[in-house]
Amino acid sequence: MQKAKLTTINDVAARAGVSYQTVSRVINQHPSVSKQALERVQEAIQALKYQPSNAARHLAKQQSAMIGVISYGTLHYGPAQTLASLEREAHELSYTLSNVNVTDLSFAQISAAIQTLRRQRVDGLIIFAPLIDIEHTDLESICADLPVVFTATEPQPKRAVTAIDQFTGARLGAQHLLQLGHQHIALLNGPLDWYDALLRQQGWLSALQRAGITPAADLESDWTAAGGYQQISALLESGTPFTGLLVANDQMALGALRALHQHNYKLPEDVSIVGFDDIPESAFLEPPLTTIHQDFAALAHQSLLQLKACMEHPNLKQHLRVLIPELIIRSSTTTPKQPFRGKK
Amino acid sequence: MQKAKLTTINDVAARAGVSYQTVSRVINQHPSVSKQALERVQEAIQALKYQPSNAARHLAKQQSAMIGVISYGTLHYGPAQTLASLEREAHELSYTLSNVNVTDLSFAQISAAIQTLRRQRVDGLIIFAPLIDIEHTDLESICADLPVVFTATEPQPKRAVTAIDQFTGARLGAQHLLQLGHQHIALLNGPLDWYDALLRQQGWLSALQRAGITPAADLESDWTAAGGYQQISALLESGTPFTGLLVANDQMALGALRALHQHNYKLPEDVSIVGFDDIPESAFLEPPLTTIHQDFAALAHQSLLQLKACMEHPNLKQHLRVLIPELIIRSSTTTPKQPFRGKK
DNA sequence: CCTACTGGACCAACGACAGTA
DNA sequence: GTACTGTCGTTGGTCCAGTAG
Repeated sequence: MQKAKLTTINDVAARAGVSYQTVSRVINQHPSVSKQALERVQEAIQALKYQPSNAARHLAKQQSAMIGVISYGTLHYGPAQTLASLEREAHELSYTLSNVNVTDLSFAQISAAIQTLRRQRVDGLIIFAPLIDIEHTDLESICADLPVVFTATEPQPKRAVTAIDQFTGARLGAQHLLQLGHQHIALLNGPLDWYDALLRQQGWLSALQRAGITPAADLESDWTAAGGYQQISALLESGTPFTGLLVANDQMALGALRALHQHNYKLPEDVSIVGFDDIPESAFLEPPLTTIHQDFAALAHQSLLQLKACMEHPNLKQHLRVLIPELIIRSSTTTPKQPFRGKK
Repeated sequence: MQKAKLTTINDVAARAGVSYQTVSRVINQHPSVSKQALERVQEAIQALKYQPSNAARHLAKQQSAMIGVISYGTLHYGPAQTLASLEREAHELSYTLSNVNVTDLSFAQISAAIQTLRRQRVDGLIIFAPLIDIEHTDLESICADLPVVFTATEPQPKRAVTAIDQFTGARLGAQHLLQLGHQHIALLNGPLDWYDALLRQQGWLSALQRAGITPAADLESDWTAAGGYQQISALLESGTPFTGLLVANDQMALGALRALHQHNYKLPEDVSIVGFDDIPESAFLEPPLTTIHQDFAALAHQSLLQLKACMEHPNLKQHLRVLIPELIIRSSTTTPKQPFRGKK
């Protein structure tokens, strides 16, 4: 395959009748270029449609202007949303994003992803995946001397971490149900290898315990509507009594809604449901879903801010930055029909 | 900021006691390396955690092993799904994906995106965005001598294009409603600057015309549940009679469902709805949605296959490759209550 | 004349320094 | 001395001779 020769800095220099250094100066907006030379070079760049090679430039400058991202589950709403925001913001800071999506959370995959990104000489790294099974020491050994921001994972010693406070989010949801007078509250959670899921479980449990109430059920599913449908169908058929349900994302809530409708439950009278994420569709479900809103764009923004700080001041002590989610009340929650011992 | 010096091929060579050329051979799996040297080099690579620099390698080899993608609307299900598949597949072929997301379809944005990718010296380009307002000649002038595959856009002369046949998809949906005996069929479409939306409109219209039926309504919205809700609410309030509704994606169908429920329509008895995309949630809506399934993973696969062909045989004549979508019948469609002149 | 290895040129840019006016 | 401009050395690799066994 014969590649057509691309135009280089030398071609531009030849056409403009200057040395290629002058062209380099123009590209990098160095002040010491005469107006005359500037114009001629710019004309030549236009005419030849010259684009400087990032590879060469980065080799010489020893930095790539690339940010690496390790992502997980990007087909789910939250990760997809965050990633998209990340890309937009990185672009605005004239960084290029290089995304590697891992399909499981094994050390093998994570470390392979980091190696891929190291070969690309990314200037910084955002690990947007829970690292539940990975030892800190192992991680440190592959991330060493690389500015890293962690997201959606447990606090890392000496490392920057950004997160939406899932514990508080789940607590808000549970408290809302408690305040309405619910006594039998179940949780339908996502897979517990997501750190976010773990925290939601703890937040829910904490709220219930503080109210002196025992959990009605603690279920785990796979974030999908199908999984939610299946779990709630099973719960209903088991005869376990519950009037309140906290669901760890809106897709599963949608499945739960379907299961309840199929069993002829009236909503929200028979069962109150609180979702999680506030996907754009949640206001249009039957009934419109009360849910916990998460600001994924803000999460992306914070992550990038922290990464910038890490890159510019490598020795600065980094800390945990936490965003607080918000309860959005719609129509899927109400007071239970028969409060055993409620406010009303 | 003092960058820690990264280990290079020379460091490895020094440690292994060979020339740096030999190290290069090991990395590239060149056969002419003695077993002894091989082992020593591999040991050194391990010990120093050496990762070859892609930038340097690509500069020397004159190819980047990168594929550029220009994407549009990646927060929507279809594009997101396709992009994720693309990334996975590219990774398997050991290509790196570089994605630039455009927020509108202006020539300015598209050409800026292409320039960004040219600077990265991508080996090939997948344009995954409709190019409705862009002249072929303009496009050719920026894409010249670059292997390109187009997706979700109109056929390009002499260029490779992959697509899911939206015309057929919409026709399938409309025909399904016609076969059930519907006489008043409306369309709720996405924005017409998406080429896919345009084709769906044509497919729907074609099916209706062939059956000698005039469209009940031809609405346009923004792919969101909110938009669908708003449009169908307005339609209902306008008093326009219709018993069948084809919706150009499932999110808008969800909004339509909500509007119909709110107006106390019984589904599917009063109105039959066909969606588009077959999102994972569509089986769990009320009622479970009949919809047109699209295989986005296959689309990504085909696109990459064609791009590979373009890159390997630049002079090969390229053609259009079309995938056929599939009607998935669930419970949101049935025979109309009062068929004016139907089969039954 | 292979097989294994080495030195030099080269890729496309940047940075330091020297040279010119 | 100041305002430009050009030469040379570097970056981290690959590729193409050439060379010794």
